[in-house]
Amino acid sequence: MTPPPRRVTQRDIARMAGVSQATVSLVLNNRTDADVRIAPETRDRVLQVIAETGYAADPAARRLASGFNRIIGVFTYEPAFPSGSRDFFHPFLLGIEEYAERVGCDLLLFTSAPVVDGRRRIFHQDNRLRLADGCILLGREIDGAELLRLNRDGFPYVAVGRRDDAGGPVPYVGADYASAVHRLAERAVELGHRRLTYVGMGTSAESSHDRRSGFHAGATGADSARQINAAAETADATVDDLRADGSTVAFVEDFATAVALEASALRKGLTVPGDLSVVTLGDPTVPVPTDITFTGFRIPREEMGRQAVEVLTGVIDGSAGGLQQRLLPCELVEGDTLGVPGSAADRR
Amino acid sequence: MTPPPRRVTQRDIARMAGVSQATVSLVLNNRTDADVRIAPETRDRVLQVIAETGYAADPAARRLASGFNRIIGVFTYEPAFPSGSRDFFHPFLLGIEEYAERVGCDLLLFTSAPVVDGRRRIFHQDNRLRLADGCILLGREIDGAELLRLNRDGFPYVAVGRRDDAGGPVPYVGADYASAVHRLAERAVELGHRRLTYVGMGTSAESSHDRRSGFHAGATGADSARQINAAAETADATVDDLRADGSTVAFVEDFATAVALEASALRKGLTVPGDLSVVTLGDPTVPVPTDITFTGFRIPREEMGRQAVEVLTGVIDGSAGGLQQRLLPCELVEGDTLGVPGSAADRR
DNA sequence: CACTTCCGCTAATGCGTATTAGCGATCGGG
DNA sequence: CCCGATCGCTAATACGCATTAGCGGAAGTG
Repeated sequence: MTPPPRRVTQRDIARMAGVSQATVSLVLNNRTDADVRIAPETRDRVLQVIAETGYAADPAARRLASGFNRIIGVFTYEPAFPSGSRDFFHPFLLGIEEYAERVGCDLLLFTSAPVVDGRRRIFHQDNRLRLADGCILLGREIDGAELLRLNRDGFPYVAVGRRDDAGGPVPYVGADYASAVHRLAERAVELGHRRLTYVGMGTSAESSHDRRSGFHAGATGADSARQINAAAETADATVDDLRADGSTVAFVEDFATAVALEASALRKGLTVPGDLSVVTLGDPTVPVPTDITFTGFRIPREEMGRQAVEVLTGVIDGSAGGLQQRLLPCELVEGDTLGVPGSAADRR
Repeated sequence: MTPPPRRVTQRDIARMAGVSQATVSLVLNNRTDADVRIAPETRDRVLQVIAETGYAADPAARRLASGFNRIIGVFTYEPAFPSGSRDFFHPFLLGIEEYAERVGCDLLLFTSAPVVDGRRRIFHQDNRLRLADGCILLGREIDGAELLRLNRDGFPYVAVGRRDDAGGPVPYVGADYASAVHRLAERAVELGHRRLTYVGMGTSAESSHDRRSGFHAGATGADSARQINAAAETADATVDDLRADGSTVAFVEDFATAVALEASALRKGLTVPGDLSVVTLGDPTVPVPTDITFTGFRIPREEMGRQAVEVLTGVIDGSAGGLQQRLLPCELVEGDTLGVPGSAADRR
């Protein structure tokens, strides 16, 4: 590890322009305060030399001295590769990158975070968190202890997805699952469904909680709104369970489980949505082959990414005020799997 | 912009452990040279305090003092969003991230690079290039002038894709297009094709050059091996041109053009590959809907990303030797669009 | 002409770390 | 018992930049 070759510094520029290093810095930062004056000709001379040499300030030194960087950290919780769930995060990253580009920020991906107990950790011996002005947290389940630490340290951050308080309010940009599921449940009741079942994944994440509460809020007009847990592998048993309960519609948290449910129902001679309606509660997290358009909603992932950066910049420069928590509306998807219960109408 | 709150420093640790700041640094860096000795109990005491406080070194200061960071820059040439070509780059990034994670490096995405003349620029006033130990260049066409500058500055970098010299050899990890196209052309000749046409995009990128030279090298046994340029929009005219020339096989650089050619041929009553064989020379750069499996080859994009990081780390620590240029083999794809010329056999 | 004001700039310092020369203490050998 | 070697550590400095107090000179004021 031989140190990298010496590069042009402000001292060099200063010498060449016949001024002091401080002057170079002042010119570079366009300081035009009342108590800092540089004669136009001096300024031009310095700028001239800068242009000739192609000088660019050392970002590390700059950060050390000023405390800022225009770098946004991105921390992805979900562990390593190759993981299909990556595709789920891609739109978030797209939005993040787009907005970062717009505001002239670079992105620092904390890929070096070690995996402990099957989960990446922000805080490890060598974390380079403080190289960034703030960071964006991405992941289905975010460690509450780490949020707490971020809050305690006063490190600017924003979570993508709503998060419960952790030693203080957590800045986030989330999707309004509660409202989306609420509307879907209401619609099911309007269509005549009397017994509704929520098919969850058994996770305790905030996103699951919001969906469930939206479900119950929207299903107040029904005779029964219960909740079970199931996975794609147990689809057959789940369909039996639904029939036994008399449920005519399933609100399914996991997309793959919804696909499996529909397939199982068909195998059992049922029609969808005639005998059983199936509503999905979010975009697929892993690619699932299907040519059915499920009724459900769309998570505005790209927009969430964009706004996460927007909120973060607000948190960093302290201008955010109270607007550090945003819930974005989800667009409902008019699919082919929610219909009038008991109707013979098969899906097209 | 109020400066961020003061955080724990080595001085704090030193005070708490009753040692000097230098000692903390030495312990932290596990220095065990002959001329640097720390008593085990002192070391433990320092480590104890570090663990209690959760201290992590300031990466900016560290970089400033040592010159290294364990951060890898990633520069993407292709301009902004939302661009479908992004999907083409995704596998590269996947490989890059995977290997970076393995070697404990973070990734710095230079999203702040401004677009000038429709192309992103590495070197701009505020580039944070030097925050990284080195960088990876990604893009269909990379600016030779910028490569030159990187070489001149002695800044470690690696291009993804073969590049011609630019004031010295350019370190790269590329795909061996020449060899892949060579083999495909040979196979076409073996199958009985006597007149071959290379359908290019009219670009001067190294990747195009390599394909063309592979084509001509592999087609030495043919009666004619010519070269034209065409786009998807002019597919009909191109098919006519091919027929007029008597060519029975087209080697098509651009995937979308290949799809259009096949469709046009069918419309004109020709069979593929019976009347006209179509060979594609690379993965789609934009999503093109088709259910045909074209004969061609696969670019090992993920592996290229991985090896790019590997080569870069070698360049950075100077251990790379002469192995700074790698061409990875492409796997041939046995598709349905290359057959015996004149055979009535339609594609399945 | 003395005195204040303002202009244009610089010297000095700090940011937090890595590195090295070298200091005092202890130890071993003769 | 003295001297050199070794051990364990620290003081000092550099890295490149941003920031601020303040300096010398010119201009303005009475």
